[in-house]
Amino acid sequence: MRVSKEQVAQNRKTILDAAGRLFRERGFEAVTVTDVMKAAGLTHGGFYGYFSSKDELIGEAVAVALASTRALPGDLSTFVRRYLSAAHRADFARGCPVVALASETIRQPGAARAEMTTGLRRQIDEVSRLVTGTTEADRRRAAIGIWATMVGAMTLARLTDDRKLSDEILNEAGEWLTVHAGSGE
Amino acid sequence: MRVSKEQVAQNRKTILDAAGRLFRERGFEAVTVTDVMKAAGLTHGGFYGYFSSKDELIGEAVAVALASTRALPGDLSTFVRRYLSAAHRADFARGCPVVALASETIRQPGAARAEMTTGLRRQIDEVSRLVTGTTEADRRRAAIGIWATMVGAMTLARLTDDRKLSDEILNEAGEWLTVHAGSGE
DNA sequence: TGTACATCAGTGAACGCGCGTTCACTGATGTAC
DNA sequence: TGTACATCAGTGAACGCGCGTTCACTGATGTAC
Repeated sequence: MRVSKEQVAQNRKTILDAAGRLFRERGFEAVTVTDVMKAAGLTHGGFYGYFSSKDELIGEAVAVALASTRALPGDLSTFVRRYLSAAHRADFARGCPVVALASETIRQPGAARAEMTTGLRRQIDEVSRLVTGTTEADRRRAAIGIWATMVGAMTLARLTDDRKLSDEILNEAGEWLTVHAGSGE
Repeated sequence: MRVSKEQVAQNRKTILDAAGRLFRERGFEAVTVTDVMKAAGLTHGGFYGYFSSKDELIGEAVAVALASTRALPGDLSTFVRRYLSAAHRADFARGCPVVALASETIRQPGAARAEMTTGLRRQIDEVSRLVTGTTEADRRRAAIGIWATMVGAMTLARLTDDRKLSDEILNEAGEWLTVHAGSGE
């Protein structure tokens, strides 16, 4: 059942997209090659026509997931509010890949970590454009601090099984950032 | 080969200790029951005399790992410096269980998440005692913000494969916290 | 305190099972004339 | 443009393998007298 070149290109995108969603939902190890191919509307046997291994898929899927996060809003407070929202907390599949996959990616072979590094650099640069500060170094420091706080707060909010505590973490971290952020130094 | 009651109690502790270290190093899924028992100097068959399942072990090991983290130092800056150190970044086995296991624990059955919640509450309380602030609410907010920043910064520092970027994240997040922290509001 | 027996912690082979990966096969697509 | 053949994307059965878990057995510990 050979398919057209266009269909092949489309299938590759569909596979990477499905993998990105499933990995964020369930983690790399819990998602099987069969799961990914089924989600893409194919059977597992065809997988190795697209990727040489599951690890290769993981690397590429991380890259795609990081690249497909929508552009940051123009102001910091909107970004913080949106990121630290209950909607984002619940939306693993389309949410921040760093929060969803960080502690698993650390043990992953090179490719996935390299992609995360690229994404991290980009994110620090983009956040630094949203903060005020006298010097470039001040803005970069603030961007690192703010981004670390956001990743940490969402991680903790998802970690706890207590809804009230989770809400409190998101709200208070957001408040705390709003008060401290943008001050650069 | 029956062993004494004292030996049984000791073995249980040894198993939980080994599990706590191995899980933090390699993650829950990558560590097998055989690995844990071997690290405790036993064979895998005996495992089910101590725990009814691997999931039960995970829950108890998380509790032990969280409880065995040493007491916070008396002042915030020492705590921040120690936590955001290169030594902690490298020491998965004895380091912070939250950073090592967060994104995996989120997908874990109830017990592990409940233990993490208990640990999180305790940590927020302890950090809030280290910060200055007019009201209790101010101190609690600062504690949440600071703890989120520390967890996030260590997560990002371990995530990247670029040593310089990793060092920068630890240092700048520490600086940023030192400037902002303790101000309560 | 000694002795005989019951208990049960630990051992290691064995069990299903599901995983990543391979492969012979199918049939639609692409190509040479 | 049509026709004949080569290509190769997709299928699904099958493969090793390692996992969590079970179980018959062993022999030291604990206990009753």
